[in-house]
Amino acid sequence: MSDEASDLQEAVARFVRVFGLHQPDRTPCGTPVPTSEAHALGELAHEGELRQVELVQRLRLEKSTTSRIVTQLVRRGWAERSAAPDDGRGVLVRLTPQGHQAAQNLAAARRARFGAALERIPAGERDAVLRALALLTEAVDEP
Amino acid sequence: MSDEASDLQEAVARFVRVFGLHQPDRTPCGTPVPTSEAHALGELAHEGELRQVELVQRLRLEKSTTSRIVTQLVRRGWAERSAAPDDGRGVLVRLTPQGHQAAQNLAAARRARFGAALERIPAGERDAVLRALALLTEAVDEP
DNA sequence: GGACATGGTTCGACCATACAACCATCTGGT
DNA sequence: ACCAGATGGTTGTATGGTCGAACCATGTCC
Repeated sequence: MSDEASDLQEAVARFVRVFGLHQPDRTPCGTPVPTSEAHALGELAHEGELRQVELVQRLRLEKSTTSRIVTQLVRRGWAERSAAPDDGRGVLVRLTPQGHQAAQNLAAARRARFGAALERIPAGERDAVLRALALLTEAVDEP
Repeated sequence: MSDEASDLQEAVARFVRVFGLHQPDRTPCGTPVPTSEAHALGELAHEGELRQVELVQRLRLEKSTTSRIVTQLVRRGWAERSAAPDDGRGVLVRLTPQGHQAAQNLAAARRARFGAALERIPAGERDAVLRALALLTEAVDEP
């Protein structure tokens, strides 16, 4: 009595636990940075600077939550807020040099963890795993 | 400059956000049950009853956290604690009839969400996605 | 210019986790 | 039989996390 939906649900649940996605105060890759800040840092490092509202959309969080995260980043000296040039309401968030450094450290830690995981996956399967994950993300995304 | 480890990391990050794994007080499938309780409920429903220490291992949480979760379940009338028959220290956690009912409701919600997702995945790929997820979980598991 | 939408901040309520201290019980060695 | 150490649980403390509502400023559209 195990349809595919149940199997998928169970697989996701196991992944979440095994990968340690529970811990809010530590990235699954071991760095002592809160996960939400790590997500934001990743996006900012990718783009250099971002409107706060852009961050809201990418992180899929409420604007209140995003505001608080940005405040944390600023407090750490990793980001700066400035007025958006084209919209008096908006806020532009930009990474500081230390922020870029922190992002690089995080990226290195991630690469270490995921690199090790990849090595435990048969080389021929790696592409398939990546594609499958993307496919699943797409499918699970709500309209 | 995009190695596979980075791609994988990004894919996981996107999945986490898109699937809404952030929300602690709501299951990603829409039911108003805290996610940690949902995990515990799932394991208990699967086994009927479980030693609390078993739950610790399956959920990959600290014993203190697990203890609190069980207390919540008890408070909701979904589980009962009793002394373990073979070990004076141990606690046996058993689902009540209402607990089983709650577990079934959760399972139905999950099935709805994951079933819909599966339908958006080409039929020929579904097995591959499941296998890939299992493979990834295995690979990401720390020794 | 007034109604409504959009971008942000702050506040309150709730949930999640770990670690340490503490207690009870079990186990193994002497 | 006894004591030391391991194991199972509970409670307290400190962090971190998310949302939704209330409130303000600025933009937009008619």
